[in-house]
Amino acid sequence: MAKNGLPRPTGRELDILAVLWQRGPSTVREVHEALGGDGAGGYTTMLKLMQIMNDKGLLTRDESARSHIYRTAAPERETQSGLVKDLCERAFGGSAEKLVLRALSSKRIDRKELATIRALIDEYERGQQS
Amino acid sequence: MAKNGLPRPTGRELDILAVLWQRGPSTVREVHEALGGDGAGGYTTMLKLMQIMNDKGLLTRDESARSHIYRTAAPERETQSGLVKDLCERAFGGSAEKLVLRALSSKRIDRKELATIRALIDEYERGQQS
DNA sequence: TTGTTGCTACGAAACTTTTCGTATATACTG
DNA sequence: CAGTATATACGAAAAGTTTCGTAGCAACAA
Repeated sequence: MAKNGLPRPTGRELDILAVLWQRGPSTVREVHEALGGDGAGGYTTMLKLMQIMNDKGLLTRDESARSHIYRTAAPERETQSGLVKDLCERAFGGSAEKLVLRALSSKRIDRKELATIRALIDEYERGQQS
Repeated sequence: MAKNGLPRPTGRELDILAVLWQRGPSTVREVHEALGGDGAGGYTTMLKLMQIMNDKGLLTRDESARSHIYRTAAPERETQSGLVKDLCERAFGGSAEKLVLRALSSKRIDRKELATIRALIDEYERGQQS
């Protein structure tokens, strides 16, 4: 099981990843707009950040057009799992249970979501009859 | 509902908070040892960090003895909730459901933990009949 | 007293992350 | 073609985080 050598995204980098997850492959300008234009930093700031992410391997880009098109290098799921695992280790002593507990109580969750989560747990219980 | 003005702890600061959560009020030396002695940075590094956290309001300290005794300024639960909420906003578009889903699948969770989580959900469903 | 140990305080170096200014190139408009 | 708008690239400043060296002070043993 080859673990993924990609570094964890920094704060600003995560903002950019979030935009790409939502919009799909995008240009720097599109990401910049999506983050609120100049309110969230100048255009060249965004450009630089995305270039750095490209260097780090967090993003890839298609340079065939004049405006390069960036996309995430790793699937959303994978990056999110990494982040959750990190937080779990560092702030919850490795206990996913405690983390879930906090997640459930830190935000109002509607019935539909609860049902989804419950279904997931059912699936999990069936999935690992240890 | 006065929101807590405390800043989010940085990476290293979180390490220290984790020790204090586990050990309770401690001296710098105790925290230093708990983090693996010099393996995790020199003693004065730890001291400086905890002084900064004290300045920021993340920790308070009792200076009556020669070795100051530090304790967390906010309850563990509160800080953890803040961190989870942050991650939820930034990496999951605000959906706690998705976060929980990732937490459940990113780590193996045993039956007992699942039962606890399920019980929590039951409680939640009762708790907010909206 | 004198030396040793262990503590805090403080300043600054070392690193990381974020931000921006400027140079340069390419397309488009008139 | 000249002028404008929009790209990328790049260097470096600015800001934030982490690390360490050194100084000074208090406790204590010889």
